[in-house]
Amino acid sequence: MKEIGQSKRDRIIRAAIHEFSQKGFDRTLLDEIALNAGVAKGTIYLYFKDKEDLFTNTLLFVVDGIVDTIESSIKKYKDPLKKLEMVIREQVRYYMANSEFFGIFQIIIQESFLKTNEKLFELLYQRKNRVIKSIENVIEEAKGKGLIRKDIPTVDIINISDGVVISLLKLVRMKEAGGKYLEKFASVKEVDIEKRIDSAVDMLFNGIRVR
Amino acid sequence: MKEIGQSKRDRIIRAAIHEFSQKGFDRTLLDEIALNAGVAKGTIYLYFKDKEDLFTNTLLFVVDGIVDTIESSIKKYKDPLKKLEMVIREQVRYYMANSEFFGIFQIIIQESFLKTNEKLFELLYQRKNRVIKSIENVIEEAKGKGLIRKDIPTVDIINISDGVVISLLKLVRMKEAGGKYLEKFASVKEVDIEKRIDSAVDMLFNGIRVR
Amino acid sequence: MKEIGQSKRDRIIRAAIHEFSQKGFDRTLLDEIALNAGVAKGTIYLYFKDKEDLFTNTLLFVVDGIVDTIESSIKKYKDPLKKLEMVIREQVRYYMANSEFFGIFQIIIQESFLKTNEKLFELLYQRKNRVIKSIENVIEEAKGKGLIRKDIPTVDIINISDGVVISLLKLVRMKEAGGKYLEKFASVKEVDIEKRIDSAVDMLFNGIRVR
Amino acid sequence: MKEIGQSKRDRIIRAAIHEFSQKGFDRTLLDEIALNAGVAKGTIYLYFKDKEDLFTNTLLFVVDGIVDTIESSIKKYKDPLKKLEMVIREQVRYYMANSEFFGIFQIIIQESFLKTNEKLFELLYQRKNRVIKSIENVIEEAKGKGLIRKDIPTVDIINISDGVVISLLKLVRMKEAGGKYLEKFASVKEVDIEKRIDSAVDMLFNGIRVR
DNA sequence: TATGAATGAGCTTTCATTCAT
DNA sequence: CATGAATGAAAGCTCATTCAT
Repeated sequence: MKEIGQSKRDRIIRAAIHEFSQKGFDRTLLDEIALNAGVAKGTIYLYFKDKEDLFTNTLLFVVDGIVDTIESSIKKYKDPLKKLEMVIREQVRYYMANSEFFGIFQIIIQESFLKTNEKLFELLYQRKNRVIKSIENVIEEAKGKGLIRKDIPTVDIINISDGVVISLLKLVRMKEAGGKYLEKFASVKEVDIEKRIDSAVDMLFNGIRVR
Repeated sequence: MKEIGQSKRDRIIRAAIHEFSQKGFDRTLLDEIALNAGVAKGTIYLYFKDKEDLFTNTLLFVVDGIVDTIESSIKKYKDPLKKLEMVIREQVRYYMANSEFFGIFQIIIQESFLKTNEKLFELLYQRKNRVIKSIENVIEEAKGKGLIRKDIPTVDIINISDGVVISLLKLVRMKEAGGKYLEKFASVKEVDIEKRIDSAVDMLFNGIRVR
Repeated sequence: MKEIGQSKRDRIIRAAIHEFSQKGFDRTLLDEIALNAGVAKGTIYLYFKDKEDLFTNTLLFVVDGIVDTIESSIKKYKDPLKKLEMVIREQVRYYMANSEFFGIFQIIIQESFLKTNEKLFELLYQRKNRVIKSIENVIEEAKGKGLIRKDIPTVDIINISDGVVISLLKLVRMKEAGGKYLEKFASVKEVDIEKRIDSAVDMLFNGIRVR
Repeated sequence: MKEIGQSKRDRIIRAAIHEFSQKGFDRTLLDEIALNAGVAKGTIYLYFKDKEDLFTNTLLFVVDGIVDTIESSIKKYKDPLKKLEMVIREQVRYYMANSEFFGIFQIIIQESFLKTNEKLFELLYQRKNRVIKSIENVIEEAKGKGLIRKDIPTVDIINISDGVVISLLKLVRMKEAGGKYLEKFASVKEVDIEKRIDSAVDMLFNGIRVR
């Protein structure tokens, strides 16, 4: 289990991502995390105050990765529409590259859980807020350049973009989970995610209606 | 606590919706459900095999309501685009009218939890599949009538529609949760959900791009 | 283990006295108390909030017995000096009759422990205060009747009386503990406690000095 | 924290007195002792076999101080009654000068704890026995000189003297602990310990009864 | 000698489930 | 059918002790 070159803290975080992602907070056992991290149970408490603290740090670890992904997507491109497309595409790619993070993502969007943890809520809010502000700027810029319809409130565009990402991630998740899901829920055997992103961005930009 | 005219089983299900919705499976106590339902703890076991069985039945109770909502939306209108719009709108309205069901919905979309429960997974699949088939028919009909672009695979349209609903529900949830969320995550004090649905459907149909 | 005619709560308190008395708070295991009480571990938590609550109730149970003993001694006799003598004698007798309570008594006098438990401290204070007031009245009465020297502050008399009781209880304890203690600490094989009380009261009343 | 001129072993013992005195055996953490002593936790194990061994040595360190105090009091005076008075007075003064040792003293008198530690019991016995023998000699001498009543067994006098010391120490402890205790348990704001010792010795020698 | 990171046995507490009434 | 007191397995957390450096 022990991988050389990683600090114990890192190994614990990695194992925690794996466990929390699959089982959520309550069903994850510290015994299991310790086992997967190759440390003794007590060692976890050298690095984290308690289970909740470990959970908080695990979530932030993943969230910071997504935030970086989004922000660098915005910086990398000039065209505001391209920025918007890439924000969606890179988020999906990030999760494809880090499929372990899926469950964590789902925990994050299930905000009901987080309501009880004021501190974590605040920390996540800070990140989310920063990202939303960035995307807002992109949309405003696009509107200014006459690329995006001014009659739709920016907040609605941000919101639907979020929905688009979520729907794509559900698809990625099915792909990860394998045959059973794909057949049952998507009625297909194989999914080309990049093509699905193409479609989704196309719909977001141009709509589904014939003109 | 006891509401007259409801069977004990109904009262338990109602209380279970309330509790599971707020606290999720693990943090919900059967003690609490029994208390809210006005029955003894042991009584729960007369109607449900165990906590998981109660949970399954609770979920299906809610899901069946949504399925009915969607299907009756489809039947009520003639125009396929109107059908599509109303499928989205009525889902959102359903949750607005049954805000208790929110947490349940979030549990359902957090499929990670459900993976461990083969039977529940199967039961939810049956419902979801039936609904997807219905919407598929609507979209195919719309394509046939030249109302919806044929170059976008039906499955992608279904998928993005799902994402649109989720994004709207997140908004409704914020509205329900009140000030803190709205201000922090939506940067507004008051949200007119029907107008947000208008925007969302507009974007889905016509896209955000200026032409 | 199960004795008929006692409620479960009583059986738990009894077992708790036994355990806390021998091992103190920290070394007492709830497993052991449950075993001795003939109940399951969880049952303890039906009657007591937690270990500390059980401890508090156990202490008060014993203390209330002593308080009753002291107060009834005061009521039973007319002569203030006899009252004073009997307060000492009956306390010692009480512990002889309830040797299980010894450890508890020692925990009570080791007030350092109690400092951390504000609530218990307060509850014990109320009892102690009531007893002290009663003894104060006895002493004042004796002074008024010219039986006790007025040149010694009442508080000092109360205090030394307490010391006399403690010294006698240490003796009783040795007797209970058996041979090893007696031989080593009292250099005797057998101790007649009533005679030791006679001596102690004699010394308290008349002093050790020859006149 | 590190005080120059003390060996590590000394520093550990000092810190141990502080901790054990305040928190007792079980609640004292070796982490805390190491911190206060300015050494690493592992270092404690270079000087002491385990926590119990450290505790034993800590207790003996304090006890030896009291034994020395008592024995030098006996040697310093000629008059046997003065010896007896000073044995009491110097013990109280010793604790006043070393208030850190209070908790330790209370642990020692709470012999229940010590029953489990055969070796510590034996070591304490040796010291106590020596002191008792010394005081016995003083009392016998006083009886021989017609200063102390021969009708009271020596062992009873030793015993009650011990009780007198304990009652005085409880008072000193209250004084140390400050306002709350004094007001509640002694109904005074300020205590002059030397005067209390005067009273106590007076009562021990002359009794409280009017003649 | 000295360190302090790491260990894991052992404890309290919770709560789904059972069953005598 | 209905009850709720009783159960005990299971989990988080602590801290004395060890040992590689």
